[in-house]
Amino acid sequence: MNEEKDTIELMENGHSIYLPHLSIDCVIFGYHEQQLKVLLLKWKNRNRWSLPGGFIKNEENLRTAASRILKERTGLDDIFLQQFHTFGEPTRSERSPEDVEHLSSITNTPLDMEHWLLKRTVSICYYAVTEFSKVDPQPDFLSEQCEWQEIDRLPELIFDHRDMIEEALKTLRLHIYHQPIGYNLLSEKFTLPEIHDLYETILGKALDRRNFAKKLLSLGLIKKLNERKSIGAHRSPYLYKFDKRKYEKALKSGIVLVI
Amino acid sequence: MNEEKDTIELMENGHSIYLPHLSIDCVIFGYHEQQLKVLLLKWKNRNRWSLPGGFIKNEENLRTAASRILKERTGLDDIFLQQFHTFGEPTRSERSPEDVEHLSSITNTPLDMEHWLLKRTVSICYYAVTEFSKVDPQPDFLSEQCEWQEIDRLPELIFDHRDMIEEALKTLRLHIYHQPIGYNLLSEKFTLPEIHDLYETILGKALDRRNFAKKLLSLGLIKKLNERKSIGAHRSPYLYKFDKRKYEKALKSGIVLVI
DNA sequence: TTTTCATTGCGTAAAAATTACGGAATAATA
DNA sequence: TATTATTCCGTAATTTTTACGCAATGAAAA
Repeated sequence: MNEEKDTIELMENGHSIYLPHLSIDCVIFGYHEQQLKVLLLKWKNRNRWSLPGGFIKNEENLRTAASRILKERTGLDDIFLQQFHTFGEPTRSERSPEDVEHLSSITNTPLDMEHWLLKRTVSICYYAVTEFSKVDPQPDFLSEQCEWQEIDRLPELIFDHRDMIEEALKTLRLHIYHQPIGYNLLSEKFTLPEIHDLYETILGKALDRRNFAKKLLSLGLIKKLNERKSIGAHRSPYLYKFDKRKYEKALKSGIVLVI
Repeated sequence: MNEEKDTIELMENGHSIYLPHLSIDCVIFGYHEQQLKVLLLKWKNRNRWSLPGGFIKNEENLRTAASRILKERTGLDDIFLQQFHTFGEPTRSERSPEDVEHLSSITNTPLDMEHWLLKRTVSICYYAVTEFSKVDPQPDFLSEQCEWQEIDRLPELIFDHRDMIEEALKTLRLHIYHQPIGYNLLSEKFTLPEIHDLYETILGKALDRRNFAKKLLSLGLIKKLNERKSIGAHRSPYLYKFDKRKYEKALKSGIVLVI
């Protein structure tokens, strides 16, 4: 990350590189220690956090822009991502004089009220799900930290980013039935208790573990492996993996994976 | 509709009234004679059709803009509408020299390639559902007709508007289980066969009419009226209406109205 | 070595929902 | 009066969901 170069590109040339008035924000979900987490950035010299985001280059596809932004923060290609809502309150990106001063100071750029970055911005939002352990969080030049935060204990967020996370979670809960959420959040090999915990965490409610397992196995989308996972002073659970072909076929045909 | 005034407002002053690079397109569903229909506009002097759409005023909320656009085409306030996808292929709004010439001629405005209307535009899309009979279709100054078209027999559409309709229909099919679709598409009073036909049409598959009726009645969301609808040489079906309070309560609580 | 504890695997059974389908009631027409 | 076709109001078999039990297991404690 070349901070000086990025700063100039955004602050001074951004108005001709990027589509004005439009941005992209990403809600990146990960799952770790039975907690749904979301990747956030902490602004330099501020106790304010934000979602990973950025702008759309003039000749860039929306999805390509979202993927690029994701790659920059996570180090990963080909993350599963879905557009879920476009936020556009006229005042959503307004900054107080203090905020403007702060932005000016961390970018070493004088800002007047006509600067393209201070204009009204409509944000096209995507959610992404990926394996927690594969992510290598990378702050951008405006931030000092890029970290996973628990969905139930979010820090103070800028603009409408908290609303974005809430809307993304609602969408995730609906999509869990016909999008490859579990498939992308879990390791390639997982146990029944692990996928059970994941669904309980996402749906925010208790599911009977015996009925859940029975139903999931009856769908025929996962395969039991000849491997068990040692978990200490208890019976070692079997490992499973998704039958990729059957799973993708089911998704394509729109079969509702109701649990 | 004052054509000259609207033309000047859009073509000459639009760049300062509206947010550039952003538009709104609406997929308006109606239901008539057991057919799902969508409201379309036919361009002047052209056999090309488009969805109702428009731009967002600088201080206008996205949803407010969508409502305004809907009102202008349908004459109705408070139509049920939901944002469903933002389309933004870089080339989606490109026009051939022929198309530019055509636009110039129907607006009596010379257009050079720097005109704000010819720039790349990202479109925020909404679907709406409303009672077919209440709509008073109104073409805008670029169009000579505003008409309902059957979802299964669409005319030639500009840009990615066919994709928009397909995506809207997919969303409608998912939303039918937890959004007031039937409630907004049917008359206040309807019969069991009418709502059964509506669901079959939207879902695109046969539903057993005896099981459908039984299930719908078991949800407790509709009330049988002391009225029947004479349909000629057959037994007159009873009329029903939604129990508004129970229905809204069910929607709020997220009860899935699975049929 | 035996016992304890807590998790996982593999069920059983009752309740609820879904699915398939029949025939009486009805109303205009022949 | 008989015919036709639609609606109403079912019954019953099948499937799914829900609730829950207990044996197998494995590390740690006694």
